[in-house]
Amino acid sequence: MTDPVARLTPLGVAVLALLSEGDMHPYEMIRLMHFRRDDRLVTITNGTVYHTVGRLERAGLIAEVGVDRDGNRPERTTYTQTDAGAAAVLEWVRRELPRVDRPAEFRVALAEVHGLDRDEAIELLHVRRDALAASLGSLEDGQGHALEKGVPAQYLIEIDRELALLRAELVWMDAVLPRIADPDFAWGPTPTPSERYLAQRKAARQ
Amino acid sequence: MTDPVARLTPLGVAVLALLSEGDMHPYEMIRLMHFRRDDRLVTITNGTVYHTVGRLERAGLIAEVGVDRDGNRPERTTYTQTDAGAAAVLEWVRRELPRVDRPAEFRVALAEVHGLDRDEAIELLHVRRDALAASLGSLEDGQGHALEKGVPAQYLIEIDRELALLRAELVWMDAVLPRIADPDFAWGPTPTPSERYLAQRKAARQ
DNA sequence: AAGCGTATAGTCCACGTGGACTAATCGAAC
DNA sequence: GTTCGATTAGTCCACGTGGACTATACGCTT
Repeated sequence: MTDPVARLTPLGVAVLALLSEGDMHPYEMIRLMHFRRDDRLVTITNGTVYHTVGRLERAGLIAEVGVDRDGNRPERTTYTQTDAGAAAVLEWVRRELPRVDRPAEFRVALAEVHGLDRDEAIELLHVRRDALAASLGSLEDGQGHALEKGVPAQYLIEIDRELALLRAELVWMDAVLPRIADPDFAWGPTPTPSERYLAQRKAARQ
Repeated sequence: MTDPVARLTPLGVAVLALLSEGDMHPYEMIRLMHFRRDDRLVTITNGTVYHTVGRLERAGLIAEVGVDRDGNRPERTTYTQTDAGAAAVLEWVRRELPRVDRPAEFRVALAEVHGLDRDEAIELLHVRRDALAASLGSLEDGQGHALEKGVPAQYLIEIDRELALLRAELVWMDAVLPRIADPDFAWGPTPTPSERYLAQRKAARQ
């Protein structure tokens, strides 16, 4: 019931993801998330971020590491990610990645999919791909029935758009799954700069 | 500040839209919305629907028309749409239709676009089309900068999907706008069954 | 006729959201 | 040198959400 993973919000996952890159205080998270345009994925306001940080701490997913002070500025509480926090993000991604309802959650999960093993990511995305195909089918059925019943087309514009976007997403998935599966597609921990340099040279030769 | 249109939620709009088809009690709205799969667009639970109906009434957008009782079942309060309610839906659609942030609101607005004049709908959708193109451009820039800086592709999967969906939506818009503008595309109040019959014969001849 | 599941109709409440607000400090212009 | 705006850092609260819960009635089985 009080499973901490189930209670994670998209913003909570984003905060945990930030802290996996290093300790930080809430205000710095807000600036960094805005700089990275994370507000594409979650709405970032002071209210929610501070509140979310408080919840994550009470859940034991992050912990205070000290109150520091810069000049005469207000003191800032810095947080760090706990082992439970790191595990919770991965578990949350595993839960949300295959789902086709909850598009907002899926986008955040996809943005954090790099934390999973390549094989696991592919498998979960494949489940989602099939679920997408199924919901496309049922939406097509719904459109067909509506047209048969003589529902005027002006009432079906939103369904038409939904069909177009579903088909586009299927096309994208069928393109991206083989791409990820390709061993040439980088996966795993971020390469060091020198590894990145070698990878670039390799890519340039081809 | 306390503009009733600004305070409308997607579910509120959906409720108002239902009431434009006839008076109804909340429980019937819930059943009808589930039957029509309106839960694709808004989450429908008892809690939110009853609460939303209460808010709409306090805002003067709907009004009680009587408490009726069916057999020995609990009594039901039936609501009707006020003129202010009908106007509020249209105003809300005008506000949300051109926006590219808030995808959930846009879907509901698109589902109710049939209430607007054809020309107005086209104009608002055109504004959105251009805004979509602009945000596609800036996302492409963001992707370009990330690739230049050597960010590994595994971290850019979500952006890749977003680009694919944005492009698909632009394609859809560029197809649907001329379609709507075509005088052969039905618009305005729902045709009567006989008009619908004539339209079907006309369509069949072509 | 007793039991049981489902449909009907609605209430209640814990919680997350996000906008408004506070307050101090720094830099720049006048 | 003081006024003004922007930045830093965080608090507060009204409100909407959605899941849990209540209670009666209907229909079906045993």
